[in-house]
Parts: sequence; structure tokens; C-alpha cells
Amino acid sequence: MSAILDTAGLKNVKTLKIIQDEVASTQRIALSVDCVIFGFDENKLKVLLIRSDLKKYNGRWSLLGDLIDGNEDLDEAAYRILKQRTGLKDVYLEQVQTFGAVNRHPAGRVVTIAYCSLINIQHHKLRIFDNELHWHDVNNVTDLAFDHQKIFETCYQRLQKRIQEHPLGFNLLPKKFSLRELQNLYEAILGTKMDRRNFRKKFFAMDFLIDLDEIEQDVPHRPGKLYKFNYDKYEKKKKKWSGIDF
Amino acid sequence: MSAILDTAGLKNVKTLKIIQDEVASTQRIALSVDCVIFGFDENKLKVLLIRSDLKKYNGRWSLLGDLIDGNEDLDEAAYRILKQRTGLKDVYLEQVQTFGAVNRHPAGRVVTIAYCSLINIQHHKLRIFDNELHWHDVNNVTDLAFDHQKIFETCYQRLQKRIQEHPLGFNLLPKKFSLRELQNLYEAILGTKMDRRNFRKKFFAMDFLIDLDEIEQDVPHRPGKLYKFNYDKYEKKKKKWSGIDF
DNA sequence: AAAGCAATGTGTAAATTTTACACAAATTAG
DNA sequence: CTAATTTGTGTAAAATTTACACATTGCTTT
Repeated sequence: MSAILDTAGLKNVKTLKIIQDEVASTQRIALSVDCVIFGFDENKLKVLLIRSDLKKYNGRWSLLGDLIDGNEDLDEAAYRILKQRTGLKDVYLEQVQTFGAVNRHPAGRVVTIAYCSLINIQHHKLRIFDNELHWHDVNNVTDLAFDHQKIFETCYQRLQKRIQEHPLGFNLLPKKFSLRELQNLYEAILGTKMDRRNFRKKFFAMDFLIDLDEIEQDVPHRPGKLYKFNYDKYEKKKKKWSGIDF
Repeated sequence: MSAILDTAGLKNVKTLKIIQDEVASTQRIALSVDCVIFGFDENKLKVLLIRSDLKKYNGRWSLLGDLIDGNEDLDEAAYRILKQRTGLKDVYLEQVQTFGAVNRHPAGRVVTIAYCSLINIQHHKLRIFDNELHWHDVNNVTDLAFDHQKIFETCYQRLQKRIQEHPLGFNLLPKKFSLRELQNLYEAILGTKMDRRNFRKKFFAMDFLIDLDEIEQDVPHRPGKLYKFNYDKYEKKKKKWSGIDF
């Protein structure tokens, strides 16, 4: 036990009221959530964008976002926005980073919390035309409104890293998928080509894929076997350390 | 170019004024920064805590934090807090995660952005007694005020991961350090024991350590050689992908 | 000054992991 | 039935990781 812990008196004790006054006297900062929603279609990684509703950014694309309500949790807000704007629910969502440059928003001080979302485009048919939503190839995203370009790039980089260390990618695929689809996904996200045999070996060695004893339908060539990811087994066995390497 | 991009008209166009009104009409949410400040001393990883200034948390320890001013960037706010409360500047700072559970703060809705900071305790002598600051062994941190326990644990886990993939650890060491000090640091942060020869081999193989041709002083045994980290070389050569592995 | 102590500094062999690479089998399309 | 396309599989070489022991250095004690 430290000397300080034992002997120090309490200075600067504040009542709740004083803190409440401090909180109330700070300059107003609005909080928003912006969602970078990724999908995978036709072997391309896509991101869902919406036309900016702000005249200043006339016609430019932007992320889906909204102001946070005073009595909802951050994750709740992100789910709400996703649900309201796309009709989607039960999707993968993860907080990535908070962006708060003073002049990032033309309407005043708005700090935004960026979320990354992964959805399966086939499963979730969304009302794109109602909302001026559009799936963009991630390699063709430029000049977004606000600071959304930077937010997008941050989230994309985070995805590239996370997908190598965690089983996120399956959120972008159908529940049943072939190894070729899985490899296409990784290649699309990472922007690389991989050796097919080594890729398969790696995933089989992890031993988290359940062989469904089914094969692909309606493919114009030899159909591949279908698998699903064994989340339960993963949760029990996932590794702790990757080892020092930089 | 997509059909949507070409043909869709612009609906829901808003003027700046409308957005400003929306921003102004949201419920007030205060923003704060909380810093998890790590130091390394006597072969232990330490975290800097302060007595909660709130009566409700009478005597409990908490992270260093403060409300964000309306016209400062987030990183700026974190630097300011660090400087104001500890006298420290030019330290490593990284945003980690934002915490915003509705009832996390007793004084109302306060969303906080957690930062992780790494400082060298020897270089930066801080005015601990003036401020009721205390360095706690990270293995002995319990029952912090607010949701600071969770924030601390999140930041500690992030540090454990990041230190294996990026050369952050050197911020916790003197500019000149021995390999034993470096290994002690990694062992303290990760809570593991490592093989000395393999540890040295690994770092020499990275080839980012500059041999200073100096040796430790005032050690009661054979002194080790001193090194510094070659940031320039690292910046040029750092790797992109770690490979799929989970 | 000598002996003892405590930590540094070093190499190699075995095990594991990663990489590169080619051909036969299944299915559809024509 | 043939051609075209994609699936599915194994092995050898290379690279990396792991386990492990002893001589050297400098300080401390006697």
C-alpha cells in the first residue's frame, strides 16, 4: 500500500451540483454516428453510400449517419440509424474511431463516432431506390462529403486488419459458402491474390469450418462444397497472442 | 457509372440552416476525454490515477479526464488534459475508444473518448503530490470510479495487442535502453515470461535497434549494451500484412 | 588480489509453419 | 461426346520458431 494512498487528504471534492454546472456550462457539442457499411457482391467489396442531404455538398456521396439522441447508448444509436435508413437489423456493427476536428461539419461543432458494419447483400434486400442509397466499389470511392473520405479509409483499413485476425468476414457471406467464395472475399478486401491450395489448407487447419455435406447449386462448372463457420468452437479456442512482429 | 448516379434526382435537400436547427434541437450531450496513462518503473507496468473529485466516489481512484472545450480538437483536448494535470507534454497519445452508456456519469449525459498515453517515468518527473496522483501497478487496479475500470481494461488490452505489432513500447523506456530492460517491459505488459535468447534474436533480426556502443552504468553486475530504436528505418520498412490467423 | 555472484552474450538442432507448385476429377455447355 | 471450367488434393523446400547451456564480464565481498 502506498504512502500516498494512506496519507493523502481529499482536496477539491466537488458536489454533484458543481459538476452538473460544469457540464452545463461547456460549449455545446453535437454527437453523431456515421456508419461505414460494407457488403460483398459479385466478388467485389462494396460500401453503402447515400447522397448528402446538405445543399453545400450537392450530389456528393456520404456515409449514413445521424445525430445521437440524448438518451440512447452509442451502439444503440448506430443500430437505429442502420435500421431507419436501410431497414437492416441484426447486423455486425463495431465502433471504430471518433472524429472531431473542429470544422469537420459546416453546421457547427459535431463530433462523430464512426462504426463499421458488415452485411450480407443477398440476405438483406434493402430499399435502395427509396433512399438514394448506392453500393459503391470500395476501389472507386473518392471525394465524399464532409470528412467522410477519411472516415471511410480509416474503417476500410481497420477492416483489412481485423479480417485477418478475427472471423468477421463471414458476416459478408451467405450462411453457407464455398471456399472459393471465402477466398474471393479475402482477396477483395485485402486487394491481393492468394494461392488456392494454401488458402484452403490454412482454413482447414484452423478447424473452424463445418462441412455441410452440400454443394453449390446453379454454377456452370463443378460445384464446390458448402461450409459454415463454427462460432462456438472459435469462441472456445481463439488465440490470445500473435507474437511480437513489426 | 451507376444508373442511380446518373438518373436519381435529389430528394430531401436541406439547407445549412435546417441542419443547424437539427443540431441545436438535440438533447445536450457533454463530451469528455479520459486518459489511461501508462508508465514503466521497477519492472512493473503502472497506470497513473487520480482521486475522484466527485463526492459520490469518495476516495476512489479514477482516470485523468476533463470536459472537452467547444473549439478544440479531440487530440488537442487530450494533450491539454495531460499537460494541465501532470505537466507532461510531448508524450505518446492514441485514441482508443469512446464510451457513452447513458448513465455512465452521475452528472448527466457525458460521453467520453478514451486515450491511451505512454510516458517514460524517469524522463518526466511529475508533480504527484500536488495533484493526488498515484502510479498504480496495473495488476492491482480495481474498483475505479465511474466506468473507468472498463475503460482502463479496454486500453490495457489494446496496449497488449498494439505493443506486439507496433514499436510503442519504446515510449515507456529511456531513450537508451538495454535489451534486458526491453524484455522486462514486454514481459510486464503481456504478463508472460519469454526466452531471453529468442527475444534478442527476434529484435536483432528486425534490425531496428541501433547499437550505441555504450553500456549500462551503476548496475551491480555485468552491464548490458545500450540501444535506441531506429524510427526512421522502421517507417520505411514496416510490414503491411500479418497473414490470416485467428 | 582472489573468489564468488549475477547478469550478459552467444549458436545450434529440432519442430513447426509457410511457400511454391501440377494434375486428376466433377460438372456444365455446346 | 468433347471442351471448358473449376474443384480438390500432396509434397518438397524454405523460412521461422522453439528449446536449450555455457563461457564471459564486471561488481562485490572477503
